[in-house]
Amino acid sequence: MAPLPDKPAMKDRILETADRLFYLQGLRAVGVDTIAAEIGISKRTLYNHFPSKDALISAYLARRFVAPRASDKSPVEQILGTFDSLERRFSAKDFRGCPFVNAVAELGEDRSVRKVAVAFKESRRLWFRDLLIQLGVADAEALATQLALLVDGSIAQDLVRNDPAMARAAKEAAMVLLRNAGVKVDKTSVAAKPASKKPRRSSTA
Amino acid sequence: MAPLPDKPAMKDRILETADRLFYLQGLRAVGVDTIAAEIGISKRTLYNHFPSKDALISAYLARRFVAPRASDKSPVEQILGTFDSLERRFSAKDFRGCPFVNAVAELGEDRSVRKVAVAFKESRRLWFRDLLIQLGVADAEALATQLALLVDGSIAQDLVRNDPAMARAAKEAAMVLLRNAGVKVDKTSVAAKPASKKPRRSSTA
DNA sequence: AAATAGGTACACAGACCTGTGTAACTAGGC
DNA sequence: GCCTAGTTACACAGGTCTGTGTACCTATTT
Repeated sequence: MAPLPDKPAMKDRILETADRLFYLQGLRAVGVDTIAAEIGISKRTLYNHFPSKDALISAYLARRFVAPRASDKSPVEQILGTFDSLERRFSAKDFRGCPFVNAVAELGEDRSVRKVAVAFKESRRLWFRDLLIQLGVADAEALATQLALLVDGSIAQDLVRNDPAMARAAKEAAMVLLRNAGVKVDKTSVAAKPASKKPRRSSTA
Repeated sequence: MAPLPDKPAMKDRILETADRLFYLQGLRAVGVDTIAAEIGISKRTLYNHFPSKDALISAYLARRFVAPRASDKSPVEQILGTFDSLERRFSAKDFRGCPFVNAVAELGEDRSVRKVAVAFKESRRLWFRDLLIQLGVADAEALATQLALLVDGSIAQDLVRNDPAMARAAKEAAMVLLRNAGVKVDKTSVAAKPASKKPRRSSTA
C-alpha cells in the first residue's frame, strides 16, 4: 500500500473524481456511492469532506470556472486561438460539452447553478469584449456577444455530432465577423498550428 | 373495428404531458408516476400505452423532430426568419433550450438519442444549405454549418441567460456572413415584424 | 344480456439514492 | 505509552424510481 496521501489531498481527490464522473455522465447519473467507490474510500469519508451532494456539485462547478487568462499574444491571435483550443478539446475523447450549459439543462430551475453559469458565460464575453476594445472595434459589446455565440454553438454542435470541425467552422465565421468590424486578420494570425501539416481530408472550406 | 376518433386520445395525452414535463424539467427528473398523476390516470394505463420509460423518451424526441417546412418566402427571408422565430421562442416562459442537446447532455453515451439528435441538427443544416444554394452561394456547405452554429449558440446562451436578445445578436452575425458570401440582404428582408414600433438603432457596421 | 376493451386502484418487488449512526482501526504527535 | 484526527466497514432509515400483478369497474358493442 502506497503511503497515505497528504491530508489536504483527500478532498482534492474526491473533487477530482466527482468532476470527472459528473462531467462525463451527468450530475443525476452519478451517485455519491459511485464516486466513493471509484476512489476506493468509504461513503462516510466523502461526507466528512462535503456536507451534501449539492455541495459537491457546487464545488465541481466552481472548479470548472476558470477565467480566461491574460496573454502576451496579440488580441486577434487570442481571439482566434480560442477556437483552436476548442478544436483540440473537441478532439479529446472525454469532451462532453460545456459543464455549465449541461448543468443548467439537467437541473433547470436551480438558481445557484444558473447564477454561476451566467457568470461563466459573461466572463468569456467580457474577455472577448476587452480584446475587441484593444483592437479599436466600435461596437465591441455586440461583436463579443456574437463571438460567444459561435463558441457555444460549436460546443453544442460538437457535443451532438462529435465533430471537431465545428470549431474550425466557428473560427472561420469569427474571422468574417472580425474583418467586417474592420479588424485586420492576416494569415499568420489564422494559422492554427505553425508547422504540423497533416494530410487533412478536404473538410468544408 | 369502427374507427373511434376519441379513443386514441389517451396515448396522445400521455405523450403531450410527458413532452411538457420532460422538456421543462429534464428526462431523469420526471418519473412516470409524475406524468400519470399530472394527467390524472393510473400508472398502469401509462404502461399499457408505452412499454417503458425509454420508449416514452424516444416518442418524446420523435415528436420534437419537426423538419423545417417549405415556404414560399424568399430564401433570405426564410433564413433570417429563423432567428426571428428563435427570438419569439426565447421570449416564451417555457423555453428551455434544444430538447435534443439537452437529452444528449443528460443521457450522454446513449446511442439512439445521439442518433436522433444528429439527424435533427443535420436536417436544419441541410435546410440552410438548400436555401443558400438557391441564393447561389458558392460554399453553401460551410456557410450552412456556420448558420447552424449561430442557431445553437443563441439557444445555449438563452438557456443560460434567459436573454432573447441572443437571437438578435445571432441574426446580425448571420447577416454579416450572408453579405460576406455575396448575398444581398436588404432592409425589407431584415424586418422582423411588419409594423415596427421600436425605434431601431443603426445596425453595427 | 353478455362479452370485450380499456381504465382504475393499489399493493408490491427490486433497485437505487442521499444521508446518518456507530464501533473499530490506524497513523502521527505529545 | 497515549491521545487525537482521519478513515473504514457496515448497517440502516427513509425516500424515489421503474415496472408488474391483480382484481375490479365501466362503457360500448354485439
